[in-house]
This record gives sequence, C-alpha cells and structure tokens, in this order.
Amino acid sequence: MCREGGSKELAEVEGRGVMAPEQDKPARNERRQRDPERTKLEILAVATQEFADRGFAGARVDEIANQTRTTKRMIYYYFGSKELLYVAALEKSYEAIRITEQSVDVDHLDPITAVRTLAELTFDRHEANPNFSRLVSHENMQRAHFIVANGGFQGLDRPVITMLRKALERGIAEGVFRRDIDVFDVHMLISSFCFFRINNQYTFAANFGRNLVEPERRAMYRQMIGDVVVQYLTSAPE
Amino acid sequence: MCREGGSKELAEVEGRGVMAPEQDKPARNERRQRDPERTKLEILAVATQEFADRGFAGARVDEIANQTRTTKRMIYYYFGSKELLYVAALEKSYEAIRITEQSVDVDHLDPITAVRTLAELTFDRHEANPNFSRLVSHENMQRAHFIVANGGFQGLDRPVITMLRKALERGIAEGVFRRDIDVFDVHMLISSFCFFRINNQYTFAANFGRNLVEPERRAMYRQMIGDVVVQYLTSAPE
DNA sequence: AGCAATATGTACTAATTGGCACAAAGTCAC
DNA sequence: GTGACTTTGTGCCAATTAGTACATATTGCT
Repeated sequence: MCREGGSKELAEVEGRGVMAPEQDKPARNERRQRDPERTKLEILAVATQEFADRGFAGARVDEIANQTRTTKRMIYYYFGSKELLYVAALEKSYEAIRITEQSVDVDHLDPITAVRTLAELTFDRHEANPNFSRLVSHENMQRAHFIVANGGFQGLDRPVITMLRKALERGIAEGVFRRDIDVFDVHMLISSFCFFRINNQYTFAANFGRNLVEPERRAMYRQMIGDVVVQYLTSAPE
Repeated sequence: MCREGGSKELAEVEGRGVMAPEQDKPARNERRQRDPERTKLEILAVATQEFADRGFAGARVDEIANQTRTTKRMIYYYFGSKELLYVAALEKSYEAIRITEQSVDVDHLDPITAVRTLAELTFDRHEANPNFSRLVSHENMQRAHFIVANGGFQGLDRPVITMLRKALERGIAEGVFRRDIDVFDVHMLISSFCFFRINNQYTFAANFGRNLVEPERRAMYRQMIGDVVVQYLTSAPE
C-alpha cells in the first residue's frame, strides 16, 4: 500500500481551504486534487471515531461526511453502505493493533521479565487506542454481529499470543512458572485489567469517585497488572 | 370509531379474560384490569433488554412497546421520553445489583476467605446479570453521558465496597495482607476479570477461538480470580 | 350512581436519515 | 488532445421513528 504521509494528511484535514486549488499543483504526485487513497483513509479515520463514540446505530453517515472534506457520496462510492464502512473501520483497527504488537520482541528476555513486558505492552496499547476498545465493546454488545456476518477474524493470529505462549513455555521449562497455565487465560487476565481501566473509567468514576486514568496513578496500575500476573504464574497450584 | 375490540383481543391473547370480570373482583387491590405498577414494570423489563441489546440509539420505542402487552403511548405516559426510559432502566439495574450485594455477609469470615467470597460474589453477579454489564458498557461508550446528564449515582454506596474494605482492613491488621492496598483497586481487579469474561466473550471467541463462558471452564475461572486476588493481597510489596 | 382523575388505545405527524439518480469534472493512456 | 474511465458533487426520496392529539375506558371516592 502506498501510505506515504498518513499523519501529514490527517493533520491537514482541519485547515484546508477548497478555495486554494493552486496549492495542489506543485506537489504533483503527493498531493493531487483527486486522491482516492487519502479520501478513503480520511473517511475511515473519521468513521472510526464516530462509530467508537456513538456505535453503529448512533453514528450518522451525514455527520461522518461532514467531518471529512469530501461528501456522503464518496462514502457510498468507496464503502458501499454504512455497515460495510463500519466493518472496514473495525478491521482497520484490528490491523493497527496487530502491527503494534509486532513491533516488540521479548524472546530474549527471561520468562518473568518477558511476561511483565507483554503485560505492559497490553497496558500501553489500551491506553493509546481507546477507540479500538470502544469498537470492541460495541461489537460485544451486539454479540459480534458484524464480525460474524463478515466471516470472523480467525486465522489472523495476534502476535501477542505467540509471544506470550513462548514466554510461558520457557517459564514452565525453567521451573519458575506453575504448569497448569493456559496462554489464553493469562492473556485474558492481562487484557481484562487493561481494558476495564480504560473502557469502564466513566461508570467507575460515577460509582466510586475514583479516576482510573489520572496520570498520577498510571505507573502504579501498570506495575500492578505485572505484579498480579507474575504472582499468579509463579505461585503453586492450589 | 369506538372500537373497543382492540384491547379485548390483546388481553385475551395473554390469557386474561375480560369476559370473566368476576375474577378481577376477588383480588381487588392486587390484580386489576388496570395495573399501573405492573405495566411500568413490564415496560422497564422489556426496555432493559432492548437497550442492553441495541444501545440507546439502536433501540426502538415501537419495538419495546410491541414486546409488552401495552402500547407506545404508555411508555410516554409513564416515562416521558426514550431518554428517561433509558435512565430508568439503568437505575433499576443498578438498584438490583445493590440489593443482590446486600444479601451476603462476610464479616464473620477470616480476611482471606472473605475476599475470596466477595470475588466469587462478583463473579456470579456478572454471570447472572449480563444485561446490567451491557448497559454499563454502553454507558461507558458514550462516556456516561446519561448518568452525568441525570446527576450521577454518587452517594448510593455499593455494599460490596464496604464489605471489601472491612475485609482488607482486618487482613492488614492481622498482618496477612500487604499494607499498600486500596479497596477500589482491588475491586477493580476483581470486576475487570469478571466483566471481561462475560462482556468480551464474543470478540474473544472470534479472535482466539476460546469460549470464556462454557460451563466446563466456569469453576476454573471462578477459582482463578480468587487465587489471583489473594496472591496479590498476600504478596510482599515489590 | 356519578364525577374527577387516572390509565389506555389509535392514528397521525414532523423530522431524521440511509441511500441513490444524475450530472459533471478530473485523470490517464495513447 | 481526445476519449474512456475514475472520482466527486448536488439534490432528492422513501422509509423509519420519536413523539403527540384526540378519543375512550376504567377506577376510586363520595
């Protein structure tokens, strides 16, 4: 894919004038008056935000169009329907997560440090991609309706699982981890904590007056989930 | 057009006879032909399900009305608007949770058993009330918009917090728990696990092929969260 | 019994909104 | 430069849907 300058494009979304078409000429190959790729990307970016905020039913195609520099017509031209746009946004979010996860390597670390690092990776990922979690949340509310309707994501192995599995196997082999552990359950333990802290911050605050995302407590939570997982893995089976 | 056949037919569908008014007389105060309380409750029950399934924007007032034995008119008569109906459903769900939590007493148990029991209580509660979690999920997606717009739930102390606080204090006093623990954080650890297992079961299954709610694994997860919390509480601060 | 207040049903409306028909302008290959 | 193809814009519509006007029925009270 020819993704040269995604962030640049996004940054300019706010302050472009249609009144200044002469600016388009100089940057021939990079900035044309017609630019299908960037139009698609811009629609996707706005749609992701909109769907994450309002859900599928709550999102408005007109509103998404208004927040791009293009029109509703283009949304239907490129994505076909509101539903397909939603699915595209969801898939792109998953893809971004997978790419993020591929950027680390913990195979050279000792099992405990590796697991702790992976926990922190998941922690950071949830904090950096709140929209992804919100989309996932919405998908679960409707029992993965759209994922199922589009064949599911099976086969798209999440890198974090592979890395975690290796770390657990090494830990078991070295005798530092209990033997009755399952990679999916460990991942669930980690994910649940990170997901909840970000996703349920609003009702948690309303219920208990505790702000789960205030910066002062961030480091503490980040260490806490690492502690919890390592303690679980290194404890004796009960 | 004074057709009084409509209501009659509807009533008979359910098995109530307008033809047998003598049955209504005996139970005078308890079951009348007009029963505002049960009409309201029925609307609320259906609305809760509908909002949990489809969210606020996705839910249809007509559909809610169709699933009750009354009409849309009654929804507006009793609740005023779709938004107020949503808020009423949300509040009733919270109330139900609070009542559930009040039904147990762990003050007489030793701290470790008490905490484990509370974790299992939360575990069971999430499993028994999936609609509550879905509503909460939705509320978080829109950043607690409706809770905030209606003054929040502050002051309605959740019993589980009080019980957990006492258990932690006793554990610290007895020297079995580490001293740097916070009741909200411990509750968050417990809730996140229980919440995620139920709420994210669909995307987790789609992503990893693991069914988090299958009965065979239920007992294992129920013990796992207890283990995790107790290990965390009894470990040395790192 | 009769009246006021409460409860319920029916039919409608005004506004929203996903989607599309139609037209036009830019782009590329030659 | 010219014609085929791609991309974009404008205006509209049909369907949906929250909410209401109006008529009516039931109940509690006296």
